[in-house]
Amino acid sequence: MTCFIHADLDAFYASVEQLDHPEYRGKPVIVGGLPGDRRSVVSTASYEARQFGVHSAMPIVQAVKLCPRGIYLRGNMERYREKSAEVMAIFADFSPDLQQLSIDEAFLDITGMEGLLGPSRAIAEKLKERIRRETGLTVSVGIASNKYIAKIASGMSKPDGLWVVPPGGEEDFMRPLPAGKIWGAGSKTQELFKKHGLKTCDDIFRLSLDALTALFGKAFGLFLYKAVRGEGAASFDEDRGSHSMSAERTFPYDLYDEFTIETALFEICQTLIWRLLDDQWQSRTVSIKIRYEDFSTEGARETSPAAVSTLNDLYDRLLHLFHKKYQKGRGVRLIGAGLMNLETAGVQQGELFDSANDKERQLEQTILGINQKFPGAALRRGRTLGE
DNA sequence: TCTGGGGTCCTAGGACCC
DNA sequence: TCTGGGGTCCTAGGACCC
Repeated sequence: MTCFIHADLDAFYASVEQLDHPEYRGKPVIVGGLPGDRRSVVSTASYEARQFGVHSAMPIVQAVKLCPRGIYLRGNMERYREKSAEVMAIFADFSPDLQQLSIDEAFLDITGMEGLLGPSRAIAEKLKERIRRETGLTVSVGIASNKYIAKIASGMSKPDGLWVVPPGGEEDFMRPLPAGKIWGAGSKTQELFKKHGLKTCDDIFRLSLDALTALFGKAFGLFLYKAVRGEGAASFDEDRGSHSMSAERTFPYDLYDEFTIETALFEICQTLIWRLLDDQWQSRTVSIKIRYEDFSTEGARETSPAAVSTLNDLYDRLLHLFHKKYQKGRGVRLIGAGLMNLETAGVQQGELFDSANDKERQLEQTILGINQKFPGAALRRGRTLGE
């Protein structure tokens, strides 16, 4: 019988801030933006802040109305990544089979470890204690025979929770839960649930597979059918096939000036090309994203035979896509760009590139190297230098 | 209230080939 | 004269997650 732990750090960013700043402890901490930051949203709210109704993804403007005396912070990703690494290292002590899902949560396969470490509940208690003692953070843990149920179980008694679903008890665990607990069914699906009078997992359980696929589509209908029966989603176990990277910027005010938008696009290109080189990827497919003032969003992408080689190459491709899509006169609130279907940059990489670009590429590699050695140097090329 | 940023996966349709 | 079926690659958009 397989056994999985899902471990999820409680209000992670806010908790790290409270750890580093004792004066924040016991107070509502909201990470994501300062009061007055236009168009920022809450990234994490401490449990004290949640009592005011503040939650993730809420506009900061609204959070300030609910909780005017809260402690508002923009956040420090570098510090959160550092703290996350400490936690993941401890997780790794408990299981060699560790699957990190995001910065603050992971699955641990503890199948067959009971002989070594004791019953699964005791393993989880040890894990929670070590995380608390060595990092000062609390973690909520779910235990089940598959990852999907373990994930839902960890959310049952947050914060500092521990929930065990015994083997064979998966269906009994799921059926009474409100449909809102289904991981993978977001706001659009919740609306559909409501429309069809589906309040609990049991309501969904009573529908046939045919009925579910008719209502929700083939793949998602099957997913729901299995989820309410406590069966794990297979998708966790498979190797993730394609990778992509993207960067985007929402402007505090809508932009109408083409040159200003293009400059932002150029800065995004710089971010992307450094990351591409740094992580040793290559990509033939580039994409842009434009969000207009009314929040309608359009995208375009283009695949070409040759991989992106240089900053200017990337910028040219994106500018071309931008002008294909951009509707003059409409206010632009966001511009973004991405690189998709990333492949590992092989040794033969050079041959794929136009040799005329070689010098430029070498220069960019050099700048990348300097930026890595001296992170403060902030070397930049071209367009944004004159500011 | 007015909606971030960085990802993954799914669907539907078009183009093209055999 | 009109039109099958399967496979692959690509694009646009949407839903969802943290």
